[in-house]
Amino acid sequence: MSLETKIYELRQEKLKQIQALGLQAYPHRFDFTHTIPQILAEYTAKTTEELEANKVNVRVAGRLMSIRGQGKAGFAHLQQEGGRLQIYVKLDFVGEKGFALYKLLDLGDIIGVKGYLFRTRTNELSIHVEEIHFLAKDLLPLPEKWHGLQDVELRYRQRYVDLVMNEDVRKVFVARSKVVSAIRRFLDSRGFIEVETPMMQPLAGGAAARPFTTHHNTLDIDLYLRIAPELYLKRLTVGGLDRVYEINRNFRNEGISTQHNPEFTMLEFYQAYADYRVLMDLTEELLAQVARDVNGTTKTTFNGHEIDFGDWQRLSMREAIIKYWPEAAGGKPQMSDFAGAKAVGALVKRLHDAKIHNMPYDPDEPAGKTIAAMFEAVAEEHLIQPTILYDFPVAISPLSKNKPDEPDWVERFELFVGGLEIGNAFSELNDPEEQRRRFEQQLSEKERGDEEAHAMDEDYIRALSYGMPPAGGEGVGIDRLTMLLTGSRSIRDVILFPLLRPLQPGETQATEPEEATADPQNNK
RNA sequence: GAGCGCGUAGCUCAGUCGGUAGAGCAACGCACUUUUAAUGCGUGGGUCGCAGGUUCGAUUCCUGCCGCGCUCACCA
Repeated sequence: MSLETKIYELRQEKLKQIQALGLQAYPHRFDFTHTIPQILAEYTAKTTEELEANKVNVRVAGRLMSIRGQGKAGFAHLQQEGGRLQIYVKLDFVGEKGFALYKLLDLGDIIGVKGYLFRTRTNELSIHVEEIHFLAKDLLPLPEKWHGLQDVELRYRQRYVDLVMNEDVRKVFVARSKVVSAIRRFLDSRGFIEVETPMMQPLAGGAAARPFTTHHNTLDIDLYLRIAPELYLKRLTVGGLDRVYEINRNFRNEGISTQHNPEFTMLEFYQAYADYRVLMDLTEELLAQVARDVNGTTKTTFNGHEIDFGDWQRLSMREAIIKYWPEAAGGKPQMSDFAGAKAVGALVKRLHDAKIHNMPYDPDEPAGKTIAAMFEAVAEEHLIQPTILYDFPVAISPLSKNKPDEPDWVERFELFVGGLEIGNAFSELNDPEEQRRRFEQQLSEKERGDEEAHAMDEDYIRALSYGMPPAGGEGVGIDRLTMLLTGSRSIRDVILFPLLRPLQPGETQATEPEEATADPQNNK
């Protein structure tokens, strides 16, 4: 019998003894007067004398995180909502039955207490307990109290234990919630409405990525989990919803890394009658405000860098390549060096001759693709401070509007912060004829073997044919933004249940007897 | 998908240049009515990730597999 099983059975036995005291094993309710954080906030500053002068009666619930027995008395710490408060349980005050219950409690049990606040000899704010209410038993042992749960795999697989043991983890997810609510507040106040568009789509459009496939039985059709909500949100601007946003999951059937989870959360928003310049201003305001709402400051530390969301630089893609052009590759390029496949090929050759960068090159690909790859090879890693990188090649931007004076370039920008790409925005292409040509271009890319090239979406072109107002649209990766604002180096640290390979049967830590398998059809 | 690393008690970690393993916390028992990583005395707990190979003998060496992490590739 494993230790874990032994403890499980011992504690079940204690649960029976608790019932023998006439108490419910799993009571339904406990009414409290304060949360523990409320008590800490309100009474931490109060002195012993103040607490004695005005007796503060409280009812508090929480999980037992430490127990120190003293024979006929004892101290313990209750944890709730990220706060810890000491309780003092004395036989004289809680009575024989109450103390018998106290002795049957284990680390991890959930209890409620009634009592009054006081300060101990060592001046720790505590509850002098008059009643103990048993609320739920922890049948499995918690991790060690001093080091907590360190094992990364266990932390992700059993996030519930991680959250109990590691206060910082709790803080990250509270911050994540604030990120989302701050975004909603900001956009709502500017007249945006939140909408929900299909997660299951007959065509997976709006981004370049491989989708997950699923099947609807009644209609007998294959569907794709969306890789982006983009094309649906833009249909809404055709319909006259001028300012819309959606915060929800996208699914991409691609690799897992510290920056990628197959399902991730994206804010996408569209503003009619605006172009990408308007969105640049809006983005700077939005992200500075979100940072303030989450952390109280626009500054954050990520990967050893101090980053200020209140201080943005704007660089065009070509400017960025020029700015960060490596010395080993000779003198900096001129703007004219990006015009045409021949000139771009010459730049690539200079990089290759310098042997310092991983710069993929296929002369058959459009020059725009090569320039984008050059940006990634030369400049991207340097974009630590918040940067709006603007003006992208049309070849990699099938949904963006051309620059009026440079048809090979589009009005598009991406957001780079801390070396992460956290957003993508553009003046939306709303010319259905041009959109059709772009899709056709994508189709030929697909035929050349690009699995992630866009599919033709006839209904989307039909929607544009009814007239879509000029609009700017943007996507912001919520997970990565949260990483930056919480200093988390892995995306798994900002996703409560990141995708992991499931354990094989028998590898689980479960010690309970097998439960009868419920009929899945009758299981809500 | 590739390279590198890790997997020892419930948890955090030692260790074995090949002779089947230890500590702290947790657990169990006793004592203790202001402790706080409570304390004191005592007790129990491990197929050393899985499967093969080499060997008289493998947790240790080798191979394969599984899981996780990091880096790279793809991407947001």
